[in-house]
Amino acid sequence: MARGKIQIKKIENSTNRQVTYSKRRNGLFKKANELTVLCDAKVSIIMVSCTEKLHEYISPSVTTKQFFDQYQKASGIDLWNSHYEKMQEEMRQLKEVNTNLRTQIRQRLGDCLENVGFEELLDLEKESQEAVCIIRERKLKVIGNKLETCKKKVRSAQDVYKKLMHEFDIRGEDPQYGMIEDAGEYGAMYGYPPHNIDAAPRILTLRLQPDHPNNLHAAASALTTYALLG
Amino acid sequence: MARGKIQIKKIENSTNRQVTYSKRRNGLFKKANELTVLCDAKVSIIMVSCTEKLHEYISPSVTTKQFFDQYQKASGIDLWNSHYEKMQEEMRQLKEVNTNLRTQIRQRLGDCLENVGFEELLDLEKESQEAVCIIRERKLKVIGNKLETCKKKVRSAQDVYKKLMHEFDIRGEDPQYGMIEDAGEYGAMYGYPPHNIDAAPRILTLRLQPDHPNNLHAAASALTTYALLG
DNA sequence: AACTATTTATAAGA
DNA sequence: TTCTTATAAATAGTT
Repeated sequence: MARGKIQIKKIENSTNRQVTYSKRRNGLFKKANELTVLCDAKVSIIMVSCTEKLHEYISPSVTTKQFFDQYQKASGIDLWNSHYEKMQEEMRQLKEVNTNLRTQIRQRLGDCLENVGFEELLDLEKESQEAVCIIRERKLKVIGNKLETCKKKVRSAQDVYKKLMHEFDIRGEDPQYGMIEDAGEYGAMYGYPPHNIDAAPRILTLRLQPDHPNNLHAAASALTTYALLG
Repeated sequence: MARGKIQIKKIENSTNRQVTYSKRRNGLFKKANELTVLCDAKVSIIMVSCTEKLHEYISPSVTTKQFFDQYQKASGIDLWNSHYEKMQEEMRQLKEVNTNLRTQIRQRLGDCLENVGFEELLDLEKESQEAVCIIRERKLKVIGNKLETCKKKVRSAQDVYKKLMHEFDIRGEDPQYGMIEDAGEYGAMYGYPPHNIDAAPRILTLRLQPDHPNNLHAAASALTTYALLG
């Protein structure tokens, strides 16, 4: 198209052919890009030279994969689509189920009750009330377990205490442990003899770790530590 | 490229854009074909217009499928598999979310509380109890609404009754309507004068539709129908 | 890769 | 849409 017209037929000189391929490829891609911009279109060009080199133009904002999908949909040729669509359908259903489950939870929390029928409302109330009872029972059971664990810890703490007392008796008096007698008096004063597992640890804690926050957990763990050390 | 230079940017006039798309598409395909012939290359062009129409150029002697295969081989990217795996991952996540939601619901129903921590248990109890309250309130509101509707129906039934009584008084006695006096006695006997909207419909129903199931809804609807016919 | 004569593509108008 | 045509752009052949 310049310096002489050419016939549109294969260029026999391989160097010329290569050069022309390169030039025209660029021209083609440039045109494709102009088309993309001017007309808001999407273009995919894939070309393979006679030396089997592959070159590609693809409009910004799309992927070759999308072209593949679109082409298959339009052409009706399909290897993968049936599977793909099945997956998409499955996914759609999963999402739907998901939404329903979320709605159910919201309703069980007392939200979105406007569109719930009367019968359903009665069921919901019944179920929820039953659930509250079960949850409450479970809570009590857990509390019971915690209590049991605490008791065990306290008991082991008491053992430590007794051992210490025993050691003390054997060793005779030591000014460092001068407060033990007082502790014993506390116990007696409040009607909590050493075998009373519920209140004893408070006293032990006061004595062994006077600066520690005086709650049940702290007491138990402090005592456990002590027992391990002993 | 003629009759004036243009800027390469989206053509806003949609008709012009369409025309340009068509012209330049032909130009592009022509160039592609020349390239194919001149350089013994293989070219695939797929384009999608902004109106989602698909056009394709493909060098003779190849298929689009071959292009995609070749493209995938050359690029080393398995377009299908990567996409497929992404979908599977998404699906897996959806299923997981789903399972979690189901677990949540079961826990809210009082099932599967074994592995729920103590704090969570307390929250659960609180939420459930609140939900029960909200649901109960909603129930009461729905009942209230139903009651209101019933009252209206009953009132209209009473109007029918009164009109019938009036007609009866005017026409004088007719053996077919011989039970009306009895009905009046029933009403008096149970302390339900005709203006008592809550109990009157039962009696009316007994009288007008002796074989009908004697519930509030049936009574109201039967009477409504009657009122429409009258 | 750069140049440039010439062909080709195409924007605007009919 | 298609045709026309003045003009812009592409490019074949050359350096």
